[in-house]
Amino acid sequence: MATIKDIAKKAGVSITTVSRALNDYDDVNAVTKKKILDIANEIGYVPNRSAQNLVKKKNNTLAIILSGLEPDGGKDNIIYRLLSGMYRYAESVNYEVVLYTTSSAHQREKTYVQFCKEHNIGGAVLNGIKMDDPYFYELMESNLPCVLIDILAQGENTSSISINNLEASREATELLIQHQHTHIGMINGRREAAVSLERYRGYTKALENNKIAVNHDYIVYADYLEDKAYSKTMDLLKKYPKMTALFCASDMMALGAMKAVRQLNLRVPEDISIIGFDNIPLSEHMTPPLTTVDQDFYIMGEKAAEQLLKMIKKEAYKKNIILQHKILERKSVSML
Amino acid sequence: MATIKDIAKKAGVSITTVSRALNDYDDVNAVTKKKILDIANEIGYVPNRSAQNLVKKKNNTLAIILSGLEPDGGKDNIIYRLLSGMYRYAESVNYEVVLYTTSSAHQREKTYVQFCKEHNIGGAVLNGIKMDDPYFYELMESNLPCVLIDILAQGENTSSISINNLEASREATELLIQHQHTHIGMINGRREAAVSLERYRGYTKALENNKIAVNHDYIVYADYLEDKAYSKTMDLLKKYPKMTALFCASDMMALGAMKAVRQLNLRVPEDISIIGFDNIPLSEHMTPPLTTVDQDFYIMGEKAAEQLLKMIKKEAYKKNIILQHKILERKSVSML
DNA sequence: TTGTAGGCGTTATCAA
DNA sequence: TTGATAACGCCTACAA
Repeated sequence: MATIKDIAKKAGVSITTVSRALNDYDDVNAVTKKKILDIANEIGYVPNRSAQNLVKKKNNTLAIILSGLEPDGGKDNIIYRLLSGMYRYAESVNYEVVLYTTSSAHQREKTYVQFCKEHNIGGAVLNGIKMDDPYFYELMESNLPCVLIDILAQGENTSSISINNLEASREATELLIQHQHTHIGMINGRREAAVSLERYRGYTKALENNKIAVNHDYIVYADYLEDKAYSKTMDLLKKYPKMTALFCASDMMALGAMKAVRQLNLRVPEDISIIGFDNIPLSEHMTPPLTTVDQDFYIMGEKAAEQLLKMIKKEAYKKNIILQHKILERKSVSML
Repeated sequence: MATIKDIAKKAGVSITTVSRALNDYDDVNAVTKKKILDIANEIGYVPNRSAQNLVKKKNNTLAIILSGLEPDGGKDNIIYRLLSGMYRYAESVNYEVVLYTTSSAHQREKTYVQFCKEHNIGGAVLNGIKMDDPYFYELMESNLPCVLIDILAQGENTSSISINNLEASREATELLIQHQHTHIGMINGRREAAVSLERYRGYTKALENNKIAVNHDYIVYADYLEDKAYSKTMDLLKKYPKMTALFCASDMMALGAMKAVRQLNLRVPEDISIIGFDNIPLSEHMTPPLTTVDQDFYIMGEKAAEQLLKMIKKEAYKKNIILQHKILERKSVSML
């Protein structure tokens, strides 16, 4: 592996000069510089990042921290889109992105903070982390710049990005109501998730706005899991035959719900109307195509990275970024 | 940021002893060790990876190199599954994974090799890289351990992993033939891709085995793109009304093909039978559910990482790993 | 069982 | 415009 020392020797100059030339300082003789650059090129010199990081304190790296990378996960394509948005922005400002994830299988002994500190990471984007994760708190305390996706920022060096989940859910539920539904169930996500609460609030708000009594037995939690949504929907529909519509807090759960409806020999949307959340690639291919709330995770990833960079550079930044959402009407909701 | 120096001072020992204690050497007094560990814990010591990497030469990091991370991509979930498989294995042996990608937008000036060398990366898994990529050649030459997905290994320090694409394609085509189809079109992927050639061969082999003449006008290339498959299928079906079946080299292309069939007021499978390739999450939700060739990218990712580790550790390894595939019969193929 | 000292590849400070 | 030299944080002979 070639080093600046090798270049120095070959060029007959000191390593200092080589370093300066390589870093494009202006206090190097143009001829010397060219010579050095040529040699570097010739012997295939590549700077050693570890050495650079050791002496400079930062290393132009962003982290994306995920709650897990499950073998059967990813069907919603959310992580992919988040990731590509982040990469896209990071690349444009010459930053790199590393991905860190805690597995549910091996309980990792290492915390997020440890990972970030070990690697001199400037800041992190967090997705899918539970607020009751013990490591989460530590991260918040660490004053490492963090952008939280779908959790409102609280700590010092944190900010957040999401759509207006309450509003979006209100609109979704409202759509059902506009179609004359009054017995509307909600398949919510993980009880502990901040978004779940927001979406619950939007749901109840819509009902209240329309003078429909909120029935808490109509609300179930399926942890954003397709299978769980399937079984919970089965229970719900069997128990409350009056129910004619379902608001699902994710498209993956809507998929499970649809399956349950079919299993019960009912039809979507003729018997049961369903509206989902996220607009995942799958949703337009469901039978029938799913009416849902669209949110753009690519842009979310991009903005998150942009935001993170502002925080790292101590520039002014908005504490909470709210992105646009939109209701996408397809075929899974019909008039009662 | 606390360093071993801080610990040493606090413990009243030399940094050497601290280093030894931290690295769990056995030539440290148990009492001393405990004291050091306690202090380290107390002041929240985290080792500096850059410093470690600088002195040790390797750094327990694997790279996964992708051809790109497109905003509208990822729908096939392949990268996600590859990634999670790799992470899963890497984690079990205490390795980290970094993701590197060349964007099509900004033409990155940095090569894969540069990236890997800069970061002291032990080895890389490559996916979706074109063989005519100029950087690809450089990587092969670099004698950095590489595992290629879906490209047969050629160089010194490279190996490959894939299913038997020829066989899988032959079986897929054979299935069509078993259903009495004789006018079978093929929607192939990128002309330059190694897999495309393999799949082409499997297709022709099946035809030949059954004494059906290969008609080269029946074969089109759609670069694994849904939209392109759509328009190519339109052309194909309009031009050759005798065609009754289509073998698509990816499920995403099958999706485009299905759309074209529908657009022409034909039905799948009554008028046109379709078989895909990959078994992406979407395929079972298509209308009708897609008959396809299943390959498990999670396992592929896992095996790739395992393989890479063997190469890095100079252990014996198989040059080409062939994984199992299987034909998944759903509803998109019917008897003529 | 412990400490001293040298070095990993760079950058940065100072002096020449 | 250049060159010594001292860091950066850690590991590892070698010596004690």
